[in-house]
Amino acid sequence: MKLSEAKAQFISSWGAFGTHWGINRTMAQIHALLLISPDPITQDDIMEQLNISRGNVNMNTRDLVDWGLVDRVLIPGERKEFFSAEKDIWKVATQIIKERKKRELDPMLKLLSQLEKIDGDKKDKDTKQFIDTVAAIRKFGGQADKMLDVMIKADESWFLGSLLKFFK
Amino acid sequence: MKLSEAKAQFISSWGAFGTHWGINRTMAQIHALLLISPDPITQDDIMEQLNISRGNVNMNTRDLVDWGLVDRVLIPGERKEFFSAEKDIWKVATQIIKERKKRELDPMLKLLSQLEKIDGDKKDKDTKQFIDTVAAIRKFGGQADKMLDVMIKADESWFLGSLLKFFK
DNA sequence: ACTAATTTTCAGTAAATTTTGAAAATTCAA
DNA sequence: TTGAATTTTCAAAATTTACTGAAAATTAGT
Repeated sequence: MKLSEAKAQFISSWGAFGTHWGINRTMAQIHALLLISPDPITQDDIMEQLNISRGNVNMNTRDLVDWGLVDRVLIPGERKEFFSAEKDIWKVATQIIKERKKRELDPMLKLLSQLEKIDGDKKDKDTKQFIDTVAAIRKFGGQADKMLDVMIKADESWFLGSLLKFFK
Repeated sequence: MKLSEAKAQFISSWGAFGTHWGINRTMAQIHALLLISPDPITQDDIMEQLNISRGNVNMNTRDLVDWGLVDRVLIPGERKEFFSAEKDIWKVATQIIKERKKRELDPMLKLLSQLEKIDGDKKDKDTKQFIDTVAAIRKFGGQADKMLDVMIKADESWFLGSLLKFFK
């Protein structure tokens, strides 16, 4: 397989993969392109490589920067703005976990703890099932939350090394 | 807050939550409804409670069954078919992890290992960056894969208990 | 301060996904 | 075996989400 072919394949698959994880296809493709680019590239480079509009590139690069996955880079002597992706995959994963936790898990846990406080007779079957379910999900979510906090703070080799050894 | 209000809130939020995880809104809502239903319910019950069409209920319950999150239940003396959700949240999470691993992670790892085999000069900057990136992602994915296997096999209390103690 | 290069915005359009509903298929009791 | 009850299918419609492109805003060199 040739490099150009493999690149296309990688970008396309990474895009499809992204859609299963709540990330839009184009954003994931831009991220993939940046991951395999040894040097920072411009909006125009991205437009050209992925055949998408300037507006689209602009919006999605902005999102990638907001997610902390991509940096704007200023190159001395260049008028244009360049983009560069964090290449350390552990940092990428950590950053994604951190953001999703903040954007999704934390608000969900907050909501669940409110829903537990409904007024109603616990002897009523429906009420009981509701409270039990919400409590169980909240408890589980709380544990996941703690676990993710540890992961976010942990150093790569220490964390994976220890975890794998622990479970061997 | 009243039970009916809390139920509506829970179903709606669970649906919104689902969309961030590549699950469609209705499927997640049906799942939520089943989670808080103490007894199995029918297609018609779901149609009525969520105000959606028969076809929609049918397709999404089928998907939920495929995902292993919901069971078809036969109630003696009843003509209609009933649905019931697995209520143990740990089992739900495990099942989701298992399915997503199978549907997404495993194929991605397979693809990555093929992409590493491109022919080209490793001294070329682009080629080197491509190979390095793909290799790093594959390595990371492989570790995640192993970790998830352990989680899937692990017993709830043992796993979470041990893990949390370990990281305390 | 002017102006050319570049980036950003966003209304309109296009594409993708989800939902409907009615017809077809299936099931099962009599 | 019939037919009423129930489930399934799927083409078309509705909805949601993503993309374009040109105008507006911003930036930076002279």
